[in-house]
Amino acid sequence: MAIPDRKEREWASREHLILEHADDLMRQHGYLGLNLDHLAERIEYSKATIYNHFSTKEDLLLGVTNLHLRTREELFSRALTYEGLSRERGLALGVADITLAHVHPHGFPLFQLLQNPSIWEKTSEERRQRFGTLNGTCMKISAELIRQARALGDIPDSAPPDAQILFGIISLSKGAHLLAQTTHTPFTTMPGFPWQALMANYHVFLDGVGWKPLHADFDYAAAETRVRDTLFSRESLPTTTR
Amino acid sequence: MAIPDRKEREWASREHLILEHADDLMRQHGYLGLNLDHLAERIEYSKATIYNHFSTKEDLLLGVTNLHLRTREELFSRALTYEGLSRERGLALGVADITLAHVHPHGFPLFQLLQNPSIWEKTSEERRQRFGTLNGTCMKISAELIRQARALGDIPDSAPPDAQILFGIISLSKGAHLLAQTTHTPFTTMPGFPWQALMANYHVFLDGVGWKPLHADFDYAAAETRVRDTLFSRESLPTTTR
DNA sequence: AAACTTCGTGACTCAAAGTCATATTTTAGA
DNA sequence: TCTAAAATATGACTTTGAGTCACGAAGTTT
Repeated sequence: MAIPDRKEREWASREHLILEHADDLMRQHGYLGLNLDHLAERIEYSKATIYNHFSTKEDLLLGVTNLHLRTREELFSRALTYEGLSRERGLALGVADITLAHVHPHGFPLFQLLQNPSIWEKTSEERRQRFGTLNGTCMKISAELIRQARALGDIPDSAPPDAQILFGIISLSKGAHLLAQTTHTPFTTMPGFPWQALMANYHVFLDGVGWKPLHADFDYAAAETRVRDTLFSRESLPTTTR
Repeated sequence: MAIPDRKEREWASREHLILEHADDLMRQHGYLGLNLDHLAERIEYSKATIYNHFSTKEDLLLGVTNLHLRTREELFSRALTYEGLSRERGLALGVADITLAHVHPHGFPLFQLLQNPSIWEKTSEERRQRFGTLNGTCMKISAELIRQARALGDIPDSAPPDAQILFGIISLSKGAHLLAQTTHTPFTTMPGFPWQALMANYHVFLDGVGWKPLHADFDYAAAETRVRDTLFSRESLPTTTR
């Protein structure tokens, strides 16, 4: 029996090589500007080799996005471990999301393209599965926090169902990312656009939910600074509180 | 002097013909599935004629989106005329948005593709202007309502700035549309997904803002029914209140 | 060392966006 | 009514880039 392990590692590392360079090229030229001939040249393998790993260009896009999702999962997990009030942990998740937007600003446009049915269709089942798992984990982390808060009595019984609260928070986030990406919104001149405003809107929404302590009863600006220092000091930290 | 008017009308009507058929084809196959050779065949003009009207395929996409924005503008204007409390008019705007999602469910994916920088870049300056105007009008209608509510004292002075409130509402809407479009979210099984949940979240957010009367103090379900009957009975009306 | 499997690749095909010189129609002037 | 000029429709073309495949090299098994 041979050493199939080494082969497997070589395969994985080549796939990683492709993904890293594809990511880098898309950062510069966007998905539509990514040329597979150029990518092949850059990684010093032929285009056909790329197609040994990925069924279509769209599948490659999904591969890159899954890489980003791994990072997201990592940051989200870290946020959930934050010691403090339940709503502070919610804040930490928000900070994680915004931090990611700074580390990989090109990540959202790619993610967003994937949502388009005609692109999604062309991806491989295998990688869709992986996407579902990774994305599901991130969702579950957030859902878990809401469950905790409810159990602790920080979210009143009169509040909407957990799923709807989660839906609202994710909507606020995705919507802000969408608007952040466009250069032609009236919002670009708004002070605090987009991340400080998003943070503020998280608080408006959570106050609406009744998640205690309410914004007026707690120094969340200080809490946010502490979260950044404690959890995300390694990642370059944008300040949204000023 | 000849009749340049007729020529102009012919030109406009041909442009409309192109846009209508492009819209129809994209409804069926999406933007990426739209083939300009097929479109040319269908309208019984050559492809080059299409390029007399639109500089690129992306420009054509923007043309179709502008058509949809006209409808949006129309419905939003109608919503703003609604007689009632300021927050009821806000509700009417929300209903308008959701109604549009039912009339043109394919509109958002197209809009969303346009947000991608590498697509936006390839559109013509002329049509970008038009987009800015149309989109700006819709924004201004919403902004105007918030201003009114503030003036009436329905929004407390302690609430966040108008622009931030608007940003929050738009974020909620865009985010929900984004999630509504994907078949692979955990949310698809949530009761009331997506429009009823969006409506509920509008109320959570507006309660957070402090926009009176609060959800607990008013029968907004009844108000919503009345809005639908009064303003949007012509458009096929989805029920979100049940 | 022969048979067999795995994997990389150059050279191809194919689809579709975009261009342009030419033909055709329309308008303006006499 | 005829002619010159302007506008515009189009068939045939170019170009770009995604995706395929037969073949050969390298490695594995018996």
